[in-house]
Amino acid sequence: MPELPEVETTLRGVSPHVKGQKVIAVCVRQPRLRWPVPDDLQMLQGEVIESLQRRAKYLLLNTKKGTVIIHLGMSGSLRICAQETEPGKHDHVDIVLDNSKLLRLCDPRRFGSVLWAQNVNKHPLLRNLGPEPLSEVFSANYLYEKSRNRKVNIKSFIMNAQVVVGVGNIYASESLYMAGINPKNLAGRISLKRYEKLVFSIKTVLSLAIEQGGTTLRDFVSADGQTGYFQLKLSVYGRTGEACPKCQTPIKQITQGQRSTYYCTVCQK
DNA sequence: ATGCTAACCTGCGCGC
DNA sequence: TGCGCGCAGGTTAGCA
Repeated sequence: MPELPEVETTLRGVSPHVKGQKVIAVCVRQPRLRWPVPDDLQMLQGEVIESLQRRAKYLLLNTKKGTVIIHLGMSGSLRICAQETEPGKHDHVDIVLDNSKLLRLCDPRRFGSVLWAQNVNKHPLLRNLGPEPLSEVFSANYLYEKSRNRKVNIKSFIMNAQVVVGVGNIYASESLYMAGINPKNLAGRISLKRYEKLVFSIKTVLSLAIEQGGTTLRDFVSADGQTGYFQLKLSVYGRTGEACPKCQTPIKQITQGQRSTYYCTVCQK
């Protein structure tokens, strides 16, 4: 799935086509996503989508009556289509607009979700999220204080959405590499100085990826249905056995929290 | 409270 | 060709 940069890119891609449009119909071909698509999503019909925003990896479509909450899971993507475009096998939900277009969710693995909330700020999935990584409140001091007495490894720690949102498996490895921190280090035993480096690295890596339109991966298709995004150069992710860009040592792959981690045993201490 | 595991799905590339 | 296996960008519930 999309990591945060892809979600942000999707938001920017679909917004011009969706903002200010009235919803003509909501078509759910497959309601069995990560959570069942609720019947009250039909509340959306007839409403105007007044604004769109991103919170963590959730896309929010705001109307006067409530908010559509969309998550792309591991393999989801959103596209703007002409209304007559035939849906494919994994095109599960359409939001039909009054500009002769529709917003279409494709999600082969169905780990994504489409939900409806009257009051999005009270929604259980959004209520306990940590700060946005690119905001001011996400600082070295914040991470340092938050991590005291925590015995979890630093990679799992920064991937915890209660700590900070939007750091996925690719950019967790990349950020730790840039900061020179061994992913196995315990979060509670990392110095403020090193957290300064890590926060800078997370912000830099994510910003660069957003700038480049999101890292292109297997299932990601841009909001316009194009595949033309060029790829952000990844230093360690998916590069098991390849030479570290800085010291040429082969990149090591380990498993943490059921996910693959990639790092350099020499550059990351 | 914290940390760990299983679970939700489909598709793809690999070795045999 | 075909088959079985392992792996893949996320996140939550439930348990110790």
